[in-house]
Amino acid sequence: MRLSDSIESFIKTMLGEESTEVELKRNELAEYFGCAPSQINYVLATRFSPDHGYLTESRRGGGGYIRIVRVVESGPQRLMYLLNERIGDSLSEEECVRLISQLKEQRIVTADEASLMASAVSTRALGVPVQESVKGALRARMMRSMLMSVAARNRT
Amino acid sequence: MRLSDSIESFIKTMLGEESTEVELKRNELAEYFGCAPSQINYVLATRFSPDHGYLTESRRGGGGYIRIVRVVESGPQRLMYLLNERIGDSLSEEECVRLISQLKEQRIVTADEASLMASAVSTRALGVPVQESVKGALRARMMRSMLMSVAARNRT
DNA sequence: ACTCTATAGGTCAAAGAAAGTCAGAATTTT
DNA sequence: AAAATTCTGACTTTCTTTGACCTATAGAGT
Repeated sequence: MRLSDSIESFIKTMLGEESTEVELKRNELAEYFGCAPSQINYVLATRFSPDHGYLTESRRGGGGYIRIVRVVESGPQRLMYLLNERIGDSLSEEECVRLISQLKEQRIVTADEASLMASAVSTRALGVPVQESVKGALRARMMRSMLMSVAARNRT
Repeated sequence: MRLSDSIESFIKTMLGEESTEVELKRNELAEYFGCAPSQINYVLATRFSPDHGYLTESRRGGGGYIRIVRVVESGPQRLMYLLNERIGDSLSEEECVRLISQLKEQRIVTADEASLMASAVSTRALGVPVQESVKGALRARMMRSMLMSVAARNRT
């Protein structure tokens, strides 16, 4: 297993199901895993970004720390944020996958729905001869369209 | 016997009857067969493509892997028909809507999933400046991709 | 207050690890 | 012999890990 993955799951275990916030010491964690301290930053950047549903803040110097906060938004709030702010004119496949798996983790869509969405924006699906910029625009539009469909649910 | 055939059956043996998913290391497999690593890609492309009923995903870099998922073999008849015969190179929005509502009526997908699929292939989503013929191709690919995702459900 | 210093975290580029691509050579089929 | 298929190798891209250097903060000493 990758070091980054171990660190990721270690942090997620620290967070657990209930607590929404965890504070850690970069150097201690690095020491614990026997790796370079900057490795921790790499993990934060690639697995605890806002797109992944986390915010991080930190402090340097004596008594420094890194705090990781899991974003807890209601489904509708999250959808509005994605529709109005996060999705712009273009999205890469990776961005879509990240956003979709976020929706799944926050139980806004089911696992089946998530993989349906992911397969719609996949390279496989978009494998037609058009410019990459057009594909980016297409993904953004598809995501918006699909999220609107999700948002329109259970309006009785 | 051809090398490609050996590799193919080796992988199929790994998959076995029960498991529908297998993960492997490209370099290790190539080493085992004493061939160039890219040979593995050739086998995947010619024998484990979506048309053959398989999905593959992979990751590069340290700790990289290739995962192969078998999707087809006993899924609902309807799904097989759609994947292999009904969906060609191009679909109109109306055709998509019709197919999707049939899937819903046959309880192959839920109502929520159906509207998700419909919104993905909608005019709203495809409102980018490309030729109509390209949109048709796109819809066909998207439908095929999404149906593969449906077909890949409840395995392992 | 002001400066110094020890303590922590941040950045970035480069090295390492593994998979992807593609043109062309080799082989098999027709 | 021509066409199709299979294989290889050089080059590319992506992801991970490390290390050297940079910056911020708290606290001690003046």
